[in-house]
Amino acid sequence: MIPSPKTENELLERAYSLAGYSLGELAAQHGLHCPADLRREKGWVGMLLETCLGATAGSKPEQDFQELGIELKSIPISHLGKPLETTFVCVAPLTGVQGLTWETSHIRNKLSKVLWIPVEGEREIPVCERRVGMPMLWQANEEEEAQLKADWEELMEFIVLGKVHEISAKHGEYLQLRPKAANSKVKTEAYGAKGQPIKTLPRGFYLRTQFTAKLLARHFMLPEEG
DNA sequence: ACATGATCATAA
DNA sequence: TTATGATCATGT
Repeated sequence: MIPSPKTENELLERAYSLAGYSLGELAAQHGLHCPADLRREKGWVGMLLETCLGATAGSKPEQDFQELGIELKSIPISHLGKPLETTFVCVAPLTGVQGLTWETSHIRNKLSKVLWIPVEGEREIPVCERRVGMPMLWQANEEEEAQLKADWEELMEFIVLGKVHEISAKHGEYLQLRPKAANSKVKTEAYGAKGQPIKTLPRGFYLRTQFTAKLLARHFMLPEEG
């Protein structure tokens, strides 16, 4: 077991040391089996990187490195360095949202500082051969913070008004709300339009690929279109 | 081609 | 049941 990093620099150095290795090599270093595909182990890459970096595995609703105030996220990228998938951030609160603000929200805490680790994600590359890229420690700049806050407020308004059923993934420019459950039959508590308790599909906040693409471009000086 | 809605594994 | 880790796979 890798001990948890005590400082930000220790975490960063460890993260940088992973760049260039394949997932198969990293898995072998930790005695882990590399799956042929991710259909039945969608979180495998993320879990592997947690192991490599000494994150305390678990399902606590906290940042991965709480003492450092840093959240770890793997991000699958194309050969051009663009994100191939949206990024799940956290489950959306559907009850007890009175008085909740962006500043005090769970999602903002998670996104306050993120260590992004790009990983080759093209499906034609066998999982074991996919390589880890250079990590990026990110904090939202003013513009990004404002964009996320605006989207969050738009989405939360549906929840507060009991209009969860009117939300679709099409809302929100950079942050979207989508199902987050084992399957579409799962139900959780929420509010109806008249304030009455209802049961609905659990939702999660996701960062659109357009947003994460901008982050990567800003950091790695990749060309942006438009 | 790509985003949306659906889904998979696991721990507490 | 809720949280964590996400990607799959179909419809548009």
